[in-house]
Amino acid sequence: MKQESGSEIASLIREVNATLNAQLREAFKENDLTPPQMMVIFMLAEEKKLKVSEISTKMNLANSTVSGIIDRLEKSGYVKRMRSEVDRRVVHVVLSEQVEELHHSFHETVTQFLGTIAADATNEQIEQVLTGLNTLRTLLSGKKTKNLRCE
Amino acid sequence: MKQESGSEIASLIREVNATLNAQLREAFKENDLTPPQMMVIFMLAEEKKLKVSEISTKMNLANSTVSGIIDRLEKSGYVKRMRSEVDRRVVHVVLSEQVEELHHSFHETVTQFLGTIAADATNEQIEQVLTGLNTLRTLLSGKKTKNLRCE
DNA sequence: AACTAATATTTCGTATGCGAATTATTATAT
DNA sequence: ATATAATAATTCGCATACGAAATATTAGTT
Repeated sequence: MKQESGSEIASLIREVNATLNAQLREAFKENDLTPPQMMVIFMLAEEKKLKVSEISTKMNLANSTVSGIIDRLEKSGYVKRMRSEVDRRVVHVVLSEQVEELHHSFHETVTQFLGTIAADATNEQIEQVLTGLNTLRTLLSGKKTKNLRCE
Repeated sequence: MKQESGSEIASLIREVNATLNAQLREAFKENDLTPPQMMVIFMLAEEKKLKVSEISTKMNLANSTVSGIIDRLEKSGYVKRMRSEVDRRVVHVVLSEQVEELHHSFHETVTQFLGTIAADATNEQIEQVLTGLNTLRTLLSGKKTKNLRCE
């Protein structure tokens, strides 16, 4: 019974994640922004300045992945890289001047979208979702990975 | 308050999905199988024969994505493509002879892994997780996507 | 039967996403 | 002070992942 639960949980996670991404993609396609690109700008609108590694941590991504995302955001003029003067290993990412002026609108719009996830939900439903996800997170993080081999 | 929930939920989904994938990757790296490759073989061990589109539906992936996954599984000898005689548009995917013999071991091992997700959990926790995920799935699927534009 | 629409899959271009290796810089130890 | 370790970011190769377009085949229309 627990094994079936595992399979079901894995499948549900995949599905929910895919749906959320699809809706994000759809909602922001007019701005030519992909979901992770949108999240980076969203965070920069809040925090002004972030190290590449800080973005990686906040988004649960490898540094190499974020580096590529920043590459494309820089090429399309949304953000700028600024080498830190204090520690020259560090790269700070900031919104470019043009986007800087729109960051209020941006942050509002994204917040508005994220709000629609929970908009039709009762407080009890939101509670359910958050409780479930947090429980799962705890279960997964406590799990030590066992190497398996077939054959 | 609901808006913050949306942001939190999105972030949790990302995190949980990433963690689950990382553990799957880790658990099956000795077989040189990626998570989606592993899932395909797992399903074929159960169902014997699946159309490309059936795999896409079950895994919540685009046909084009699955086509590539099958390409690589075929190249490494795990599966074979078989053009249907009844409807020549259809491609059936089956386990190759070598893997066929191991499919019991395979299915067991995967089931075992998926079981470990829920192994340390109480029945109440599993209930919580499933309830939460199903609630979220319903909330997301009922959401009509509104196009948003910043600037 | 010929034309059109629908369906199944593949191909293509682009953007994630990862781990391993590399580069550049800073911190630490001897 | 120099060798070594640690840290931050990038580069590289590969495997997803998507949508749009192309291809092949079947179904439906007239």
